[in-house]
Amino acid sequence: MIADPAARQEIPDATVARLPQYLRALSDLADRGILSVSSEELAASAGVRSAKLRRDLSHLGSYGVRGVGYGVEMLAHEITRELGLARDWPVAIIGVGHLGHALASYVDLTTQGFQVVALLDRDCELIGQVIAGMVVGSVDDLERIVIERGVAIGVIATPAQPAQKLCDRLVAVGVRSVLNFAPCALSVPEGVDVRKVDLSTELQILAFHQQRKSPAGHRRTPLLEVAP
Amino acid sequence: MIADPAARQEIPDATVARLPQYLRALSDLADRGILSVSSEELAASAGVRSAKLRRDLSHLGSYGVRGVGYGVEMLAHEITRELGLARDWPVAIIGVGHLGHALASYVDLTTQGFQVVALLDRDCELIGQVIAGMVVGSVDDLERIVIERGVAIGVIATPAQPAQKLCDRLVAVGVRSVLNFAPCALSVPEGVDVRKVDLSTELQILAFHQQRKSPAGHRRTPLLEVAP
DNA sequence: GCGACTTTGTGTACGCGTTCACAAACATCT
DNA sequence: AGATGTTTGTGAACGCGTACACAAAGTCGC
Repeated sequence: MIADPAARQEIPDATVARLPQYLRALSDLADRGILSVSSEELAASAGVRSAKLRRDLSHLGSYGVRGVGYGVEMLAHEITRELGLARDWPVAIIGVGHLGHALASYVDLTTQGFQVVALLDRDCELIGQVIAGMVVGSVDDLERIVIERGVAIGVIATPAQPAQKLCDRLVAVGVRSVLNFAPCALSVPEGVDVRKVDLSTELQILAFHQQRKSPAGHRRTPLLEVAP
Repeated sequence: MIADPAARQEIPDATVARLPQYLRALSDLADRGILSVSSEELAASAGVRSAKLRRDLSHLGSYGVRGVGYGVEMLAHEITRELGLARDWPVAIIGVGHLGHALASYVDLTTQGFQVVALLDRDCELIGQVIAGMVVGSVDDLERIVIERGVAIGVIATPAQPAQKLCDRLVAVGVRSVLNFAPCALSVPEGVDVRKVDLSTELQILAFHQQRKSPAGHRRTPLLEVAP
């Protein structure tokens, strides 16, 4: 019934999340002039098990050759196409503090399918300055700039307080992909994707495991949780 | 059976990853003077379903009151303790580019269980400068500084190339928790935790979903590229 | 004190992702 | 060409995490 010949089977989210790693590993191999790679080798480069890699790649199609491996160039091309990086996605960065500045200067982006087309901030001191070859615009002009420059992905690099309102404004003018660095949850309507990067959260997760590893001095487990 | 009286039941990784969000939501509620909160309300603040929240909290113990909800202060305290944030963890940031600078200036860290005790870089221009109230040290002194200041968590904010070697040096002097911002996979021995934050990866995942959302077909894929 | 209402904690079912293990498919050597 | 070795692609089993639905346990009003 769901016979949709054009659309191929859905690629699992977990697989999509790993495709960028594979792509990076393949790029490194290509730079070193390597033409072919086995699933074992590529998996080691990307930090996963070979079975997982093969399962992931099988969702894209059969691009390997049994007894040989995968063609580096070809596989990189296929992943690039699947991820939608064949073209350049216009990105707007909202908030040009230290973090926004770091993002704007991040070289990898421009070479890997993205182009920063707008830097916006609220601070009058920053507006008009040139950062990473781009003039910082006023956040007041967000709607106009987003529309004019066809922004597809919005990056929120502001404090938590204004984040939700800025996100709403982005969504209102058609942005359906948001990368959120502000330490707060964003609520968006159906059809809009938000991904969150949270430095504190990552550190806190590390702290949890570190605490469990500490050999000396954790003594406090009530251990009375049994009751009839 | 798996009767291990001293060790309490393991807290699932997925739950641990959400505890920081709950803690943040609870802090906001506490700031607004709210004393008690239901699972429904807290879940909404953190952006999850209430059933998931209750399941997560049940792993910590029974800190709620049926018919009432959870005590904000008490629950925040319990999560803080469970995450190991009761004390301050000494953090070293390796690489003081834009990103390292942003991390060093990140206020949330100091107020939430972490203290940046070292900033290290390779660049002679940076060494000696004061950033966020701290003198930048030389990466040559990494081992001495890490040991002297009791660094527990290392943050790698360098390009990909030197990342693995720096990670090895951190691990060699006892660091067992690493937060990696470099766009590469780090290999570490058993017992060392590495968490990775990758801006490119996140954007590429967004690009994938954005491509699938594009309503009218951008049909610029050749469909056929094989030559028999 | 007792019934009605609210909210937690959890038994249970389900779906997704990972891993194992192996047959199918290709290359190479004699 | 046939035997041998290598590597992919995948069926099947397992484990983890999520979602549903409800009993248990509390509060509140009278």
